[in-house]
Amino acid sequence: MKKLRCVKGMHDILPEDISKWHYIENSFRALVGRYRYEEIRTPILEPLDLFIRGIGETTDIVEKEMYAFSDKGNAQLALRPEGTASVIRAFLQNNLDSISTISKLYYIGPMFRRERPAKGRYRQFYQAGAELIGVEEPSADAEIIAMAVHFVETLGIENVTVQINSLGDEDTRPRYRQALVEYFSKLQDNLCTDCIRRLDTNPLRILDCKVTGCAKAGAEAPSVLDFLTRDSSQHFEKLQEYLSLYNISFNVAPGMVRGLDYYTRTIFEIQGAGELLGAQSTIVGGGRYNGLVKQLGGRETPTIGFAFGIERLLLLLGEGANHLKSNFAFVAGVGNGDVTRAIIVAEQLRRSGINVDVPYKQGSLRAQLKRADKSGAVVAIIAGEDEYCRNAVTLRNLKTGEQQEVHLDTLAEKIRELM
RNA sequence: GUGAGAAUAGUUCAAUGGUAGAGCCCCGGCUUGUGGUGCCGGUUGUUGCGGGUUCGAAUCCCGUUUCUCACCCCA
Repeated sequence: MKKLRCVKGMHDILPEDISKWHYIENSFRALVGRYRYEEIRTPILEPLDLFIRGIGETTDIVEKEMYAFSDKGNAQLALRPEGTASVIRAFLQNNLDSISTISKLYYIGPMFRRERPAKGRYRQFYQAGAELIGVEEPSADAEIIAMAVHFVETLGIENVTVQINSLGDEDTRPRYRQALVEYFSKLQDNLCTDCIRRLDTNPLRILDCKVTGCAKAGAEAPSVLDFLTRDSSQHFEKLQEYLSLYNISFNVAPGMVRGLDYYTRTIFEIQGAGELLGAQSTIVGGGRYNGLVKQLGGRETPTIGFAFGIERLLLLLGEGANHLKSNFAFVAGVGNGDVTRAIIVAEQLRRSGINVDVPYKQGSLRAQLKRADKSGAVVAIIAGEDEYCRNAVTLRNLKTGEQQEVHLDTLAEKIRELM
């Protein structure tokens, strides 16, 4: 029979890696908790329309990457490709604004995009993110960026850069886009074929192109910052002052663009360096989306947030986080009634809060100790016929090989000393 | 959606047109109540799948599937 495998672009997270996932998730929860953000969990399946309206009909995500389908009742559904739209939907549906004018929410969970898989990119991948809803002031932008930066720092990931930019208000983007098209159209001979196509599809991306001709042309291109309104410009200035307050170094990257339509004013990315990430460099992305709540049927509500990809963090994390496995003991039974005796002793220890493995099947003591050693147990308890008559077992330290006979009453205590 | 590379034992990899092999892992023994190191022995394959060339194909050719990486775009 053909071997079953999981769906393309999806992956299993195995026990040997899970401690890193816990480490990342726990660190994230602890960090955003300190800023008083609270967790929200939303369904993975949402009405298709939520993402079309929220993310934008012409974005790559909606146009060609969405897992969209109709169910047996003919409802149009989609697996969520990102977290923000769902959080805002839940915010509106549950009238969270009636509880407080400011909502601070975070989420962790799987997202789905039907792309061609590559290093650091999956069709089901995990994101964790935070949203600060209801604050217009640049202090909110700064807090969001600071949390993201501090989080990456907490994990011990180095060599990252913070890129920030402002896309201005709703009217800025079309005017700027127009200006870029006019500018690059005159220089078409210098552009690569990709960028000539981008002239139609996404002229902002030309600024990101690494081909020398394009980079040269891009250097003289008009800057989005010159198209900002006075308010947006001041907002951006103020943000940079706040970031200094948080002690965060950053680059202003006027060429940076983001893939979702809903962004206004501040956008930012944290990028990792080196080959660990493959062709991917963005590990955290975020920005402000003042129009989104209204777009989804609420009243105009300023909002800013970020999300990061857990798999990408994992690529940068290395082996650092794998020390979290908890120690455990192994009970071996010997002599008449060996397995039953092992189970009785094991169960007594578990009730005292110790993690214990048992051999399940009869075997020589040698075989049992071998198994104990391979499984990584720190101590072995030999529940032998002889010592059990004295209400005792043999406690063996598997690191040093030292062993002693211990009475059952003090066994748990002695084991704790060794673990 | 486009392009490139890969696919042989559970795993890592050999075998350059002539009998499919090794290390590791696993299991057993040396050691009947003492693991790790050592020694001895053992299990394991439609060479991804389908076709073609050939006396003969893991090897050459065509197709196909899957994986990986890159483009596009993004976390």
